[in-house]
Amino acid sequence: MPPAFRALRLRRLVLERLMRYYRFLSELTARKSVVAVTSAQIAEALDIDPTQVRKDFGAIGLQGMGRVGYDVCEVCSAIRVVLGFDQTYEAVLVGAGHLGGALLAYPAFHGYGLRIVAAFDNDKRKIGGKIAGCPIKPMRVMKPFIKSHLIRLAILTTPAEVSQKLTDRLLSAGVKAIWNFTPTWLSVPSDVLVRDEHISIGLAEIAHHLKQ
Amino acid sequence: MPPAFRALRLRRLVLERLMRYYRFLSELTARKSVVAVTSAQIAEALDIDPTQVRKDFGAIGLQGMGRVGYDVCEVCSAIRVVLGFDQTYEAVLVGAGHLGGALLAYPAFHGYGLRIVAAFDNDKRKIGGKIAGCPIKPMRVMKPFIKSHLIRLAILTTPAEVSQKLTDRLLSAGVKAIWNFTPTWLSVPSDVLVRDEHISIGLAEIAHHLKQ
DNA sequence: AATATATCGTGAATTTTATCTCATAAAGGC
DNA sequence: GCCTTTATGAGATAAAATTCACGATATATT
Repeated sequence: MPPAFRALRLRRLVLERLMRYYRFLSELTARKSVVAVTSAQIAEALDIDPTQVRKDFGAIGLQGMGRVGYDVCEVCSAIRVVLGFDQTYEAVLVGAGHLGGALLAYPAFHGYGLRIVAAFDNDKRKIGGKIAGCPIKPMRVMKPFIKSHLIRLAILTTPAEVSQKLTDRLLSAGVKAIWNFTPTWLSVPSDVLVRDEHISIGLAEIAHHLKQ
Repeated sequence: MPPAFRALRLRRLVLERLMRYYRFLSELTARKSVVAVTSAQIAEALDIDPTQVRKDFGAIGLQGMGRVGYDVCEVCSAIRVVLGFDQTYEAVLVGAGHLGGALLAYPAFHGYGLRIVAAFDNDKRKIGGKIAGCPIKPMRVMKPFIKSHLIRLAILTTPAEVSQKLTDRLLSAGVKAIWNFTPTWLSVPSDVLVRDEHISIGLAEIAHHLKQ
């Protein structure tokens, strides 16, 4: 495994935990007006070791107070900044099928700064229409659209057969991150991030468990 | 983190890699009639260390041949058995929204032994109809259906607010594994597996990368 | 048949990740 | 104001996962 990928994996576990802290604390503040939270409370709720929580918080520069814990708002905003949720990311979606439609309709994305501004598909019946308020455009205008709007993120929800071909087109248009929902391993330059969301991988764990 | 969860995490990484090997080798055989494959070839294609591949294969009892590599068919069928793809799992889907519909229409599941036999929803317009050939039934018949069909796996694609409540109902009906697509941490007994598929966690990695 | 070569298999070493322990500090009670 | 309680923070420790190194083995070549 090359160093770049190793460094990524290292960081990924932290990022994933940060996301869990963030969701938990957001819920917490939404319900009751909690000001402070301890690492033990978070650990208990998320089934994580308390030390781990403190280490993660320390890693993003958070400081707690003895006997009180951490300021909830402070933690939330620190995570928002570290994860980049304080900024807005315009993205395009490639492949407006069932899964694509589901993602377009996913309401939580707005809270994380993600805005899907256009979707591309080859299906003539979809082109010109909208899904969840997002316009569906023909594939052939994808590249100029991405270039003119300076889009850096693409969400890939096409059939697996065409995903590498479309990835190459996305790269040539200047995309710097691909959220890959197709069951394929994409080849990209090292400065481009591919986040794989292969749902069938989850099946491995499930099937194995059910088999006993 | 309790021992059970720790042991799970340990195993999970192996299971996920096994799934990747399986997909890669399936593709390989589909295209050209390759008989043998070396750990180095797999490692190269999947960006994994060759030793890791050999270790994983060894762990599931596979033996390679010096200078030749591994028999592709043998590897595939060993993985199928270990992951339980040689058996059929009947599952129910709870929450026939956008994401639920996307999963119902996902064709690859059949190849992994997963059969979604029914979906449950509260929307009267959907009840009685079908999505991708799967009948949509009212929530209130969920528990008796699961009990009478001895369903052990439920796929959860509901709004987050109701996911724990529905989980409790699923558990009382006898479900032993939950594939959780809702952005919630579910509380379940230790003999029940929850596989979380929180897509928003992927956003953390992406947003962080785009932020530079 | 002997040699060269490519690959597996495995135990050791390394790196990464998670947990334990305890000194330190802050808040609340007396 | 002093003592007790409770939580952080950091270094030590343990566990897990990955990579290295090398012997064993099977195939191809001469």
